[in-house]
Amino acid sequence: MIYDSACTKCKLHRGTESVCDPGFGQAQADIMVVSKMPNGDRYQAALEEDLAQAGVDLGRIYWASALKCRNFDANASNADVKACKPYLDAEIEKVQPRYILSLGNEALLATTGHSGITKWRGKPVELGNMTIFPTISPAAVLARPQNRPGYQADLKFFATMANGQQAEGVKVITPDTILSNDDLRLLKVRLKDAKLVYFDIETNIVPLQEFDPRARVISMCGTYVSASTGEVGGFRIPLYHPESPWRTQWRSMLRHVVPIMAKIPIRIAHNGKFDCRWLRKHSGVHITLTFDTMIGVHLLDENVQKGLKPQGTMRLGVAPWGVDTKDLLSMPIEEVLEYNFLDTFYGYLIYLQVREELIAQPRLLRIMMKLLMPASNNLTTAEGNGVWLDVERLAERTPIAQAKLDEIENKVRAYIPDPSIETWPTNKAGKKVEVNLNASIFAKWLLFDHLGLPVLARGKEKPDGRPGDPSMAEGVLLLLNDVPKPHPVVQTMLDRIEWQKAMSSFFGPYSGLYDENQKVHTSFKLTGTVTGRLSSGKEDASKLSGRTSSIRGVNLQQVPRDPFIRGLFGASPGRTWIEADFSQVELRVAAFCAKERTMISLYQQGADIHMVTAMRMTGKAAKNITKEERKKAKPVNFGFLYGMGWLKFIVTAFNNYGVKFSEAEAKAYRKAYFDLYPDLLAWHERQRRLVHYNARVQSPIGRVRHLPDINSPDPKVRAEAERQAINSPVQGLASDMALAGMNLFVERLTTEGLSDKVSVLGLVHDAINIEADDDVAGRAMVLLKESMEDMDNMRRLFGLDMTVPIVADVKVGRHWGDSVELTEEQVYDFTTLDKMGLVA
DNA sequence: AGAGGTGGCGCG
DNA sequence: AAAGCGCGCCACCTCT
Repeated sequence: MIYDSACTKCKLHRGTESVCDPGFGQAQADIMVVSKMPNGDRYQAALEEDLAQAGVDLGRIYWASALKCRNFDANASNADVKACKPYLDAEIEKVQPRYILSLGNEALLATTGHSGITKWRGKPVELGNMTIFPTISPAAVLARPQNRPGYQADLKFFATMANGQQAEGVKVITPDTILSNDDLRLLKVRLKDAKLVYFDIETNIVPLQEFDPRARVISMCGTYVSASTGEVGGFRIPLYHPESPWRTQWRSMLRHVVPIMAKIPIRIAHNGKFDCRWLRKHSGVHITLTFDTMIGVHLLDENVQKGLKPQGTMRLGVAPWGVDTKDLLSMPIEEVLEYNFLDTFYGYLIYLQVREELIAQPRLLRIMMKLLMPASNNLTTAEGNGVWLDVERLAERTPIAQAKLDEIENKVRAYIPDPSIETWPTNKAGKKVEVNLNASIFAKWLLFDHLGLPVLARGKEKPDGRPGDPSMAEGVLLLLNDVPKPHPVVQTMLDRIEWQKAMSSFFGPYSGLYDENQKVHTSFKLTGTVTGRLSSGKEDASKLSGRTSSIRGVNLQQVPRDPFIRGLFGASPGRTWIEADFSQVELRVAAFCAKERTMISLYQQGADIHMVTAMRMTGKAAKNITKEERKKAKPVNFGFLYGMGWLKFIVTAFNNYGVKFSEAEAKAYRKAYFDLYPDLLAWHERQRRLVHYNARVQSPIGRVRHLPDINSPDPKVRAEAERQAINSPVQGLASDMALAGMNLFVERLTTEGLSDKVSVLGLVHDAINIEADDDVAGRAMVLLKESMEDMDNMRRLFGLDMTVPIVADVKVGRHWGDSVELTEEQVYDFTTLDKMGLVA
């Protein structure tokens, strides 16, 4: 007897009649499906339909669950899952399944011992004779329809695996392995004849990426198509691997092969920016890509998992290959090469599919070929060049920041009692906790227990229903300070936040991130956001095999505006820093999308909408509005524009202005905003209708945001999708305009022969940073401004008829943080930089 | 010790 | 009735 209807091993038996429900199905099933709890009838029927549709034979299934008690009131913890596990183990022992489908985090934990379904989904786990395949739970799909495509793809893959089918139409070719000079000669002949190559490299993992002195390329593989015969071939080159014949000559090998690859007409990779950067650094040749499968996949559906392996399983039905590559150098070379080659061969097959799908959607294809591929190539160069870090300033300023932090912390220490005090907080183990002024158990005890400050906000409620911990966020501290006689510790803690953040997030990391040329490098992702914006940070872990914790890289899009920190970055010696920001670009694009007559006319007159809002917020005349007040108008404009309600407006107004609005006043203010810009509400309504009808929206140039959550049963989830439908086309177009501006700028540099004298450093959403040799900086800033403002370019590329003027403001200087904004006249005046003393 | 989840905050 | 959007990183806590 493996079940016990009197079981009391965990809390779930309380409050339910349904204790320890047995599983059911074929006694000798070779497939077991494990849900979180015993399924209800409707849920079971839906699941069966999903599985049948994916091709799973229902007659082969035994249905089981991680938790045997059907109890929706109790929030199951991992401990509950563990307590219930013996029942499931007994079922597995009895049924002896060959394949287990684990649905959701609880089932994942019960069957594999792992936690984190988003990480483990789609990855088969071998356990003895069984293969356990985790995916998300049908409940998660129901709540968020966005999850459905991935869920269906997982089920399909599971069916393929359980049915023992070879993936249809996938027959891996036999590649050539390059082990001798004769092999190399033959490879060169073949590559010179190729019309297409899909390539991939494996590298060791080093903190500074390709610039680290320890950086090595371990192998390079490719799949190519012969121009003369049309046949598909493959090559595998072992490089810096202990078993490789080219171990000591790996760079020289690259210098033989990469220049030939760079001349093949069609050059493809998956997230190829990475490969191109490494190859550029170590062979000296920059391969410009003509297609990138990761970008293509993302453009077709921004919600899908875009790694090569998930794509391989979803699109090709092949099993994930080469998992667990912790240390490629100690793996047998054959395994490394097989894995590396499969990346290129499957990648090539994915390319064929993605290409067809894009051809069927010409607007997306155009964005891909005319915007994103050039951008990818330009960003490859930017990432490789890096941004100069003023190491001298860093050395000066780090101790200043640290001293400031120490000074503040000493002030707080005056309020800390002797640790012998009875109430001193303890951890779970009963040990007294250390003094820690971050948002820790200790700090919360100090403020809210020991010093008796009122708890104004709490974090999320605990899983077991206990209230969340007191919040000591900045906003809460501000409220605590907003009383007649605030406790002095509050202001001190407020001062501390800024310096703590500065030390931990900026001064600390920067000191270990620069290469021998004082350059810091980021990795921009063209596929990092759902709207089309770039994300910036460290290299994607999936590109590197090994200890991901040592991957490093700076996020250039979150450097504080404070010149004390932003001023750590600058133009490299002999060069000038130039930054051009689109002025209020999202508001302009929104005015364009909404056809908002008042906004458009304001912009055509050269007005400033943030200023208009600031005047209304403060009741002052334009000439009396301070820079700070104008800055504070931004969140109000963006908030209302994208659907902020009156409640959040009250919070925003208080945090930014210290102005308290009543509910009625806030509602009236919001109404006044939409009365001023009457076309906005109609536009909101239009976007809502569109997304309800299509479950997707498009930007004016055709970039798509899929919003399947619009069909969620949860009204909050639906409302979220509606707001995203309003925001996405705006954010997406603004971002694509910045990419187009960068591309055009780089083209013009080439035309004017300035490529070696000017470098793009990166994008910060609506800003482009460059550095230019001092003698051409004046020309560079004009070119940059003109390229960004060139809406004829957008018309040529995408047929866009931008009816709102687009303006880019230019700043120049030696450093990022202390560059000075120029007037339009100054930008076009060739004596400006001379007058500013910026010409050497 | 490492991983996941959450809160908080940097940027646009 | 009520509702900003988009990111990445750090620190902490909990759990294994």
